[in-house]
Amino acid sequence: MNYKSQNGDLIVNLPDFSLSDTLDCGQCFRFEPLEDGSFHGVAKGRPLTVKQENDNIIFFKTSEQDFEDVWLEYFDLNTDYNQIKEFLSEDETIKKACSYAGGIRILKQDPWEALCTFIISQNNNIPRIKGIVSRLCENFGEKLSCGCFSFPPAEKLACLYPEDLAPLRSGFRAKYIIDAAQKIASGQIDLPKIQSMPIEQARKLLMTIKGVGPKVAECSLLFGFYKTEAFPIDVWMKRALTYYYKDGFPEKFRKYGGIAQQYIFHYIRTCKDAIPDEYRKK
DNA sequence: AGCCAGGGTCTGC
DNA sequence: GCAGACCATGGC
Repeated sequence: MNYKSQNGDLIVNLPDFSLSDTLDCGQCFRFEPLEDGSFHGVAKGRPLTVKQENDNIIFFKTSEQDFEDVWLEYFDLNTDYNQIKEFLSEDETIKKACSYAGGIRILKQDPWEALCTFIISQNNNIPRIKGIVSRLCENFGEKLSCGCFSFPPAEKLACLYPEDLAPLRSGFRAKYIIDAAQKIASGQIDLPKIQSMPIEQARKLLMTIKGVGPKVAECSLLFGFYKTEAFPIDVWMKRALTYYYKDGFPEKFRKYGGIAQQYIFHYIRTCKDAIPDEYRKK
């Protein structure tokens, strides 16, 4: 991976990366495609417009400083995914998923934002999750220079009541969002501590939040804390497990199970040939 | 109209 | 420990 500045933009040469798959595979909910093929969104309180042209990723109006301080880490660009993919491809199913969706990287999202958005994700679909998250930011985030909004900190939501979240139309999830915000803002759950905690302990602690069960906890750990062994199982992964892994997901690949899971998740959701139709229902 | 969505809680056995 | 009702909302 190498990069250079050009006319105020930052250009990264990065083979085997898919920007659209990475931003649109259901791991984050804050980037939207624009008409020219680029994506616009906000992460870590900063707006970004970014576009892929062949093997180049163009970070518009981004200095080397900003790139190195923020986006290099956010897009996990210092990790050698080829090595991981090579290891995971010893498994035939993951190999297939890799060749289809291997351009995905696990984004290093803000822990609070990942936790909160995956609380919203429960029993919900991705387009509507995006809508609710967007309204959450518009109503309670800070307006940025681009006219878009940052993700509201837990402290901002901790003092609200469920009815205050009515504009989000998040339904029964409103009370969960507020309970999470209160536990984070009060320090009852210390997010930086979770980062360095044994994963089993982190799971249990996260699940003391109302609305956080096993699946949301795993998503939080994988996408908000970069725990690559976290393995979220939703309805799609259940289908994959019953079809491909009748004896369970192989222990050998657990270390990178979360990354494999993301390849498989994107593969079976969007590739019509991945699993037979009868496995798509129930 | 009914089913489904990156599920979880609560109740009853 | 486990099944089943229920939970809001919107797209198909």
